[in-house]
Formats: sequence, structure tokens, C-alpha cells
Amino acid sequence: MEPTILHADLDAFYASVEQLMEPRLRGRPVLVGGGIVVAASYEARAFGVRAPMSTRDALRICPGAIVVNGHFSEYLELSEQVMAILEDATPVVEQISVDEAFLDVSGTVHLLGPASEIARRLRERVRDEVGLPLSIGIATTKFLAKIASARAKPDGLVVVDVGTELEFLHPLPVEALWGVGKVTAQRLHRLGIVTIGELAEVKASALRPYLGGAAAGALSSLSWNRDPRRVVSGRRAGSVGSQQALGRGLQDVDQMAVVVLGLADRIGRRLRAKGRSGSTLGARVRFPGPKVVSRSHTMASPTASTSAIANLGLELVRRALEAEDPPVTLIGLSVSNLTTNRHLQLELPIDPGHELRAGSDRDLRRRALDDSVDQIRDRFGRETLRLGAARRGQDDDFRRLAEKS
DNA sequence: TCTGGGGTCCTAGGACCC
DNA sequence: TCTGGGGTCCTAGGACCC
Repeated sequence: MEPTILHADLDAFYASVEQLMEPRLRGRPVLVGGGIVVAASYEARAFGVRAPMSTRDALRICPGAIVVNGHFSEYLELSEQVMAILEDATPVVEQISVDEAFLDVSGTVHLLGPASEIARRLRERVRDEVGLPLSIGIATTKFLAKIASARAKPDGLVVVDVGTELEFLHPLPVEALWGVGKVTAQRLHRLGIVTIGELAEVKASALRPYLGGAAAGALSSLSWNRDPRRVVSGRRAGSVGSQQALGRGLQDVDQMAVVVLGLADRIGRRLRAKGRSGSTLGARVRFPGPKVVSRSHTMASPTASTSAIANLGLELVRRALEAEDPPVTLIGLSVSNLTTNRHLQLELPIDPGHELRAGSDRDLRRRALDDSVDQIRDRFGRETLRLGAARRGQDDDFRRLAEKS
């Protein structure tokens, strides 16, 4: 029997896309980012460049590198193409970021052949049809498949056969485990635990005082390749946020208000484009050094309105300033406790096609929008406050539809 | 040590309800 | 009035991931 959980991971995704779009970058060290390196091509990694590293440091160790700004909409587009190919192998695809997904092929192996054969064909298709290198790991559990794909890079395939999992896992350093970062690794090292095999020797109850209950239990299980998480398709985001670093920092609350308005605008647009609203608003304010203060507030009803997010956001930032003095080096806002706007989804199917085609004409778009508001009014008998928010959301969606047609 | 921006999950205390 | 236990929600902070 073969393992059937795949972890597919595009290699150095952003940098690979840049090399795909710009032939002169191929075979050369490429850094994507501005102040810091967001992604580095394998040619740059050979010099020791890692993300996130300041571009200055990266150029010092890799002087020949070419720095490019990201093309994020292109990344999204290619990501969607790749995900579509993955979905040909099984409907059970769980996308966990732009460049990564889990697949469970247990339901399709009888049609498409063994998992390793499915993986080989997926890699080939992504290479031929999209032009990007894809690495795949295959194992009996999610986290082991992820470790396997990391070992497969660059541009490879690694299968951890049934029965050989612990042999594969135990010699690896604890940092290879999903969920072990710098802090946890240090705590484990202090206990004399360096490899996953050594971790497996220790009972979860003995780790608990150092790592907390959840982490102790989870890591202990993982060290024995016990990972009950299923591959789940169609996950939806639980929060939408935006943040902005402020260089040396802002002193003036009025200047902070401008930043907050910009963040609220971005978040509001994205929420409305997704047809969602949220009822909890959180603000994160960073001060020089490692000091971060967060404040949050839960509203009586969800919103996707830019002005509501901006007003409450500014209030939360003010409250954070009671705990610490400026300068403020970063402000972040995020909306969570998301719900889906049913009004919006209910009304979207109407199709005044001829009006949408005239998408550049703002008035025509508005009229199409007002038509749908009338329909909502008919159906619900009144125009509620919630409806106001949904209407603005439709504006974004209509614009997208208009641009497509 | 900081440099970015997008997220998830966990912990712990307090308020509140039954 | 106090004692007890169980559960949910909210808030603040932290670790981690890509």
C-alpha cells in the first residue's frame, strides 16, 4: 500500500515567476522585495541568501543579485492555474498559501494509478503548462508529506513509504517539525533534545511545563508520526487584516489617523469583494524595540464599512497609546469573527448584461446596482442598515464583473 | 536588531450564565 | 449568602508559518 497524502510546493515561487516572465533573469540570482528579501531564487540561495533578510545584507553576500519588485497579481494568477491542475487529480485539495497545497488522492488512485505516478504527472503538467518547478512530498500524514516536500526541493519528488516513517523522521532536527520555531527549538535544546527521535523518547507530560499543553501534546504525537488532521478542501479565511510599517516611526496622532484610514480602506475593500463582514476589530501597534500593544473590540453587528473600521480603528490605536509612548513604528488592523453577507450573495446572480458591458460608465453601473437594491427591498420589505454595507460591497463586485465582460 | 505583510493557533484571566 | 462546577465569549499577548 502506498501513502496517499501529497504536499505540493512551488519552488521559490515569487522568484521563479519573475524568471519565467523575464528570460534575462533565468539562471541568475534574483531577489524579490524592496527593503527586505521576500523571496530568493535558488541561484541566490546558493550564496546563503534567505528570506526575510535585508536587501542590503543579501547584496553584500551575493553582489551579482538582481533585485525586482514583486508582481503580486501575476503570482495570484499563476497560483490559480497551478491549483486548477492539482484539482484534476482529486477534489480534495487544501490550499494553505499561494504556493502550497495538500492533496488526498486516496479516492482517485483506483482511477489514476498510484500516488507517486499521480505526483509525477502533476509535476510534469505544471512544468509544461505553467512553466514552474513544483516539488511534491508523499506520506501517510499531512505534516510528514510537508517535510518530504521540503526534502524534495528543488524540483523533486520524495515518497515516504508506509512502514518507513519513523526511520525517515527520527534523525531529523526538531526544527523540521511544523510548529517548532526559534523559541520552541531553544526550549527543547535546553532540555537536551535536538532530534525528533530524542523528542519521541520524552513523554508529553514531561514537556508540558515548558511548552504548554497543546504544543506538548501535538509535538509528542508528531514525533511518532501521529497526525490526525484530514485534508480539507474549501477552507475560508477567518480574518482579514492589513498593516503598515512606519520606518522611524510617527509621533503625531493625526498622521497615524491617515495610516489607519488607508488600512481601513484596504480591509473594507477586500471584505466587500469577498462578500463578508466581521464583528471584531483588532489593532496592533508596534513601538521601537520588540514592544507590541494590541487592543480589540467586538461590535454588536458585523461590518465591512471603511468608515466604521477607520473610526473604531483609530479609537483602538489611541487606547494602545495609553500603554506606551510614541513613536509608533507599525500599525496593523484586522477584522475577524467573519460572517458571509447573505444579501450580497442572494442578489448577485441578476444579470443586466448589457449594462455591465458598459462597465466604464459609472452611472450605468450604479443603475444596475440600484435595480438590485430595489429587488432586495421588495424581498425583505425594508432597506436595513446592513443592506447599506452590502450595497457598497456589490459595487466592488460589479466592477469586477464589468471588467471581465 | 531590524528590515514586510499576510495569516493561524494557543494561553490565561475576567465577565457572565446556568 | 456562600459554595461548586461547567461552559462561552471577550481581550491581550505570544509563537509560528509563508
